[in-house]
Amino acid sequence: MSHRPTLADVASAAGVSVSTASLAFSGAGPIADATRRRVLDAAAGLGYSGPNPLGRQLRSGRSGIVGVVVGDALRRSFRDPVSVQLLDGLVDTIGPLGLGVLLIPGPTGPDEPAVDPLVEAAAMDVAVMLWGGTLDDPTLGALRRRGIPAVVVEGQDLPGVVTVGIDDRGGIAAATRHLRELGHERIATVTLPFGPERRSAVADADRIGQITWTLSRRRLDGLAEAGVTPVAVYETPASLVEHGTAAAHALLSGPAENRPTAVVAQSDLLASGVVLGARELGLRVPEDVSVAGFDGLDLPWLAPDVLTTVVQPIADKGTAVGRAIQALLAGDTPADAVLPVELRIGTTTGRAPGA
Amino acid sequence: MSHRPTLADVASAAGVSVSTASLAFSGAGPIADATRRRVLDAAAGLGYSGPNPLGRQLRSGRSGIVGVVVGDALRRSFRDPVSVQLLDGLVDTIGPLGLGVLLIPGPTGPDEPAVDPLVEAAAMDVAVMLWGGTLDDPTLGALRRRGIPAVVVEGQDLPGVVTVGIDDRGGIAAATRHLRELGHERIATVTLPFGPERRSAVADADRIGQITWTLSRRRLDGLAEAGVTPVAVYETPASLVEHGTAAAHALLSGPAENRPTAVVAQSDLLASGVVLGARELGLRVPEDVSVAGFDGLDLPWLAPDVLTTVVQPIADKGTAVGRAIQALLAGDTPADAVLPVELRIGTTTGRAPGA
DNA sequence: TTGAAAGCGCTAACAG
DNA sequence: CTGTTAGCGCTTTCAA
Repeated sequence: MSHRPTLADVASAAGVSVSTASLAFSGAGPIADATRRRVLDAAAGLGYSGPNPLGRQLRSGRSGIVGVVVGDALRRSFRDPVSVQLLDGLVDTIGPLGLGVLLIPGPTGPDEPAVDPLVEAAAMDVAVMLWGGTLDDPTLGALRRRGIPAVVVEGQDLPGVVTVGIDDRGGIAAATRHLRELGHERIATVTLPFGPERRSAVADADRIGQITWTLSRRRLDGLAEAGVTPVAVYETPASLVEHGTAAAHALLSGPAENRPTAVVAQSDLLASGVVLGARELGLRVPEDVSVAGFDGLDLPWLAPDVLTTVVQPIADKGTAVGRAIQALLAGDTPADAVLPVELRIGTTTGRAPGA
Repeated sequence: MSHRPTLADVASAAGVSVSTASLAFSGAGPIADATRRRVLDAAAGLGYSGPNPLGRQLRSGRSGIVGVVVGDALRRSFRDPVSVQLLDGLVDTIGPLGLGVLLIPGPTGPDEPAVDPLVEAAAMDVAVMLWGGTLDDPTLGALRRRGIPAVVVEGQDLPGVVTVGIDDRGGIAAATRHLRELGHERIATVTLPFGPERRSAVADADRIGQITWTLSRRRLDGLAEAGVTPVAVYETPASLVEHGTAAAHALLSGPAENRPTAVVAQSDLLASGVVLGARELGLRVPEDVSVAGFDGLDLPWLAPDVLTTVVQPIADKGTAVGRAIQALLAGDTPADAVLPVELRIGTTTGRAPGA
């Protein structure tokens, strides 16, 4: 027997039946202490390290795997701290449930295959889509075909899948109201990508109508909820500091008379880029321009400044996803969750100049 | 048949045998076009979405899963960009091989269980340990017991496992030589954690002798290789900007006469924190103090400055790990890899003051 | 408390 | 080119 020992080998070495040996490992049934010890000893002697998960999985029909489809914010070097933190939290949450996270790349470009092979063929009990999911999403289609239940995070509210999200609109509305109370009248906004085609430019009304990623849409709508029509909407290709800086240069280079006095960015990374860009232009934050963000990240490079931002409960999001997964595995239909956010006022917003 | 259809159902619906139906999906054998179509049609009619991976896995003895044990640099909110980028690259590299990445939390604290249950029980064909692995590592022990081959990244060179790393020592030595050529005599260094017990303080000789994480040790040794004895060694609890800032305050607060004129940090995040901290102290970089890092990250918040740093080939590292995995799965014993690094001179190093 | 037997869904010889 | 047969390693009735 040069091969790796199986439960049958252990059983025969211990002089018991396979079913008894199984019990010795699983503990799922009555077994005499002496017998168990005998089995375990035999296992140790043979170098048997426990039941082969493959056999167990086939038998139970469960893989113990949660497939996590990471949106392209993660794909690009996992540079989105929110997704990364959520992923981390998710790993922690489902670990105790005996589940593991399988990373699945989301769709990247228009040229690549729409669905990763893992979505089609990997063993998983549930799938989580991080920041994604439109109605016609081929990934969602493939999962449905396979009968794998899905949890969508920060996506569209779709029929047949569980959604976990936050109050994007209300959060931006709160930040916007804060700025209005400070006397700001000319407020610009810097957004996350509108869709898979990514641009770095001021968007006109036409272009704004083309937003397909509902996250960006919801956050944009927050301004309207607060009664503000932004003087400019700057669309970025990704939530990165440098794109915020580029936005600042585009939005804040003009003369003071019609320059925005405040900028609401849809992410903290973008917002911190706006702050840095404003400073490069010789503007003081918040004396000349106020900047607010969204996420609630630690941004040590702005120190001693603290960004005014909408803090989202990333840990709670992970917990909510974990709960949804657990419910789905139990055969229940968990309710969608919309978690509250909170405005944290830092040092990057202040009274409008001249107000 | 309210249950999910199996290959047997499809076969009988198509009027063929199971093995023929299997061939229709796998393409691993001769099959008549018409037959295949018939099978596929039957499958479509039944809503069969392809062979159940669990059955296939048990049969083939392969799970198609690469377990990636993420060191605690990743665990803490995945905040180490290098590990995150490597993980991303790894996903890309092994995807085409039909493999998926299972995330496995590494050991966290001294109180927690030393080995994650997934290491003991999850199905995987190979394991990768990201930045970890000491001789007595319980994770490595569990893997060996299970007969799962392992690739260790940035760890110790252990017998029986494949190691992929970079020329840490040579990289730091190159950066140090660069500083010496600029006339620097008093060079301090800011290190990664020494071991699981994390401190934020200047380390004395005694403490330096206690370094258990060989990565930090190798990088520290780079200074000696360049013939430099650092005037101070500052040990940080994690590779984060704020700890670099703290180090700067500790190292650079004194009078100019015996203040270090250059700081070599073992990571870019630390280095950028040192730059920010130096500026907070009213020091100009590089006029008053030069700063060099390690990694080669994009640091947009230092713009327009560019950090002088040792660039490590993260993508190549991912490729090397992928190759090692492939070899291990083929039953070969791949060679250890030590990848070269390259000094990139930016704007944060300059002539020593008065030199 | 233990054992015998069935079968999870699939693939790979092998025979036809 | 297609069908028959035999497991992969395990858990779980059900009987003893």
